[in-house]
Amino acid sequence: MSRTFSAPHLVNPETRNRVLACAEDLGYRPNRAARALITGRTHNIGLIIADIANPFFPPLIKAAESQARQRDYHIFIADTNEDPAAEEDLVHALAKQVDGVLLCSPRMSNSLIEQLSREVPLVVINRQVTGLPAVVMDVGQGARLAVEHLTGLGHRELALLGGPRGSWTNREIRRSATAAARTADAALTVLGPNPPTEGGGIAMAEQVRRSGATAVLAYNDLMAIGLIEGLDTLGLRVPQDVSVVGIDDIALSRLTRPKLTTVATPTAAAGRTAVDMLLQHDGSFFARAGRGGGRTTTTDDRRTTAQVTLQTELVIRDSTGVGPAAPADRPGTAAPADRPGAASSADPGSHGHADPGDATAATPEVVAS
Amino acid sequence: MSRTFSAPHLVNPETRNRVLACAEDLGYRPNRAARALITGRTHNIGLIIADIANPFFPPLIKAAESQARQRDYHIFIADTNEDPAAEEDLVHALAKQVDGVLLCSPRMSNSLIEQLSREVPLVVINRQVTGLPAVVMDVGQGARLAVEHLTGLGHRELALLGGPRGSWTNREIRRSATAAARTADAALTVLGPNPPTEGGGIAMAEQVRRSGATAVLAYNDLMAIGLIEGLDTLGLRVPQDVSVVGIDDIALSRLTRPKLTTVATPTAAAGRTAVDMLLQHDGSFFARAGRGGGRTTTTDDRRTTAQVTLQTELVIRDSTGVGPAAPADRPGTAAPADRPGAASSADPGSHGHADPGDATAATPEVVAS
DNA sequence: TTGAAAGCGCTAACAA
DNA sequence: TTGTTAGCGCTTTCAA
Repeated sequence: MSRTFSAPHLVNPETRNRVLACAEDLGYRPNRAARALITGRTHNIGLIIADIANPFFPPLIKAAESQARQRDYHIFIADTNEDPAAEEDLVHALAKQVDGVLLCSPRMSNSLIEQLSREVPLVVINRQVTGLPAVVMDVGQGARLAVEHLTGLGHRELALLGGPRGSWTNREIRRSATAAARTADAALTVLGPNPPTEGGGIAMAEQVRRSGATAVLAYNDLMAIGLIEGLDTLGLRVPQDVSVVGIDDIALSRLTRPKLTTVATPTAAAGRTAVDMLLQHDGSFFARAGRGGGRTTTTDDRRTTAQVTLQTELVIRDSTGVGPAAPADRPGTAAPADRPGAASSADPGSHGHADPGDATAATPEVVAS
Repeated sequence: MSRTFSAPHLVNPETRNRVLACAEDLGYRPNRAARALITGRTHNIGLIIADIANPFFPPLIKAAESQARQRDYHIFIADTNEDPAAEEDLVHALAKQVDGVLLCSPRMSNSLIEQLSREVPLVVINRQVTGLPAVVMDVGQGARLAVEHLTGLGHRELALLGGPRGSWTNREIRRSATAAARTADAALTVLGPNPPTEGGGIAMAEQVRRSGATAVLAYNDLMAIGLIEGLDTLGLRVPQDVSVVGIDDIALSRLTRPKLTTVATPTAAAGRTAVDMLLQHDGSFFARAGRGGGRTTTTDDRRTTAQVTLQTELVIRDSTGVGPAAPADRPGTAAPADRPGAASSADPGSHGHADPGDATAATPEVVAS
């Protein structure tokens, strides 16, 4: 009696118990795929990721999986290797097996995404596509905080280590960093595009030196760490000679020497939120006709395609120090212990905070001498 | 005409083309779930992971996904948060939706795993269960190489930072390290069990110091990195005062200062191999009756339950240096540049190698002065 | 070589 | 409240 599972309240408690007991005995478990065939709801979600091995993604994947399972959904994962063609194939291949797809793929064109969204409900992560639900992290705000932190420390010559061409995130960072530098009356040189990897950072060390910048904001932590390594090879010390700020706050950032000052993006929250948005939409707007007339994806035009923006935070660690134009009442020798922490009132614009998740760290994140 | 897709050779080329053209027009794609209902093969694989965010796993996940997709399979991913109960639930929940499950879960009991394997084909990773296909990395061999490397450098007092209780990997490492230390006539103190995290390493720094060991092998890189951090806080320098070796060679290991000497485990190869083993078994031994008599999992007793062991390698970087009993013809001051690299003939037992995957690194992995 | 029909495990609609 | 039936999209068998 299938009703015991699908509509338990409509069944006589006694009958239900008998069925349940029997099912227990036989080890019976409903076949979700068969159920999906008629209900049109698979209870599966697709998660398409540009590069699983990029340390930025695992926390997002973990959070999405956890949230999905809590709502009785399973996650299909797929890695596109940053290849847009693979992304499209994947969406097609998964379409019939999932109730929706979370798309974390910077490379695909907006128009293609819109087209795919007619085949299967989509939530895009870290980019914005008109008419589609999206969850983005406010890297623009983060970049602004980073620039304000650096100019507040007395840096006047900044560089931005750009990420890959065509990345939504990269555009946001660039736009916002440029604006913030202008406001603070500092110069900002944009270097790039670059591959968003450690190697990309290492390779740019020489150009950073030539640019004359005393402070650098990198597209992500991996590049920042690579840059620090490259600068080290050139004999430039961080933060004494050059300050470096990353973006993402991957786990790695607090394990390098010096510990990286970086813009923390809430990746876990993004994963959870994306799942919630998908399921919310799936429940109301994208419901499929279970029977009669085949599979109809009702893409209601009045749907509220919420675009959630998650806040970012500046985490100040050890890779940033005072610059040449530091206020006179501070020591000019950019020794790490001398630099003002963002938590001090002297630097109101930075919104910095000691990293709360680092209870085991041996040294405090923000050193206010 | 479904035959066009399932048995193209049995169909008139002209008809086939007409069907194909039509399908193209309509954007038709076969529904794999419906197909699975009758064929009994879902073309899905479950991948159950203890902790996705642990940097050890993403390369494995990525490789497994890539290999699976190449063979036209999709991957369900699930994170158990190191919780054995979750592992069992997950296997049950996924059983009907997959053709097999890759189990990367150190916590479950052997008997439970055997029981679950009657419900769905299983391949276990990094442990051995009699009668079940498994792919393990030879951490025993790796631990031996590490101990030989350390004793070759003149260390006589070693410590082993153990991992979690009940871990198969942990037992292997312990067994092998103990044997290797005995052979080399060195003392080895086992400290633990510990959580396999950075925090676990930090917390043990004090005990390591008290143990008097001049060289430490850690259960994994995360712990090794934590230990280095903890030792640093205590004023002990690595490798000058204490040598530290990790296990896994996670990406992070070459980005810390000092770069970590570690036992590289072939995680990507493990992911690929596990998929191959599952599909091989699935094709021959675990084929399900498609029709008549319901779903019968033919668990042939004569099945070849191959247990593949993948070799590990010692990667010598900067966290190991000469110890107190170093041969007289070498400088006794354990400055990094002075220590003999494994590549030198003076240290035949270590099998060390310069890391091949690190083409962009600014400094060579093995410094032979 | 092709069409027709049965049925995989399940749910939804309709009767009883 | 429960039994019965049709049919989700597909493959497989059997006839034509």
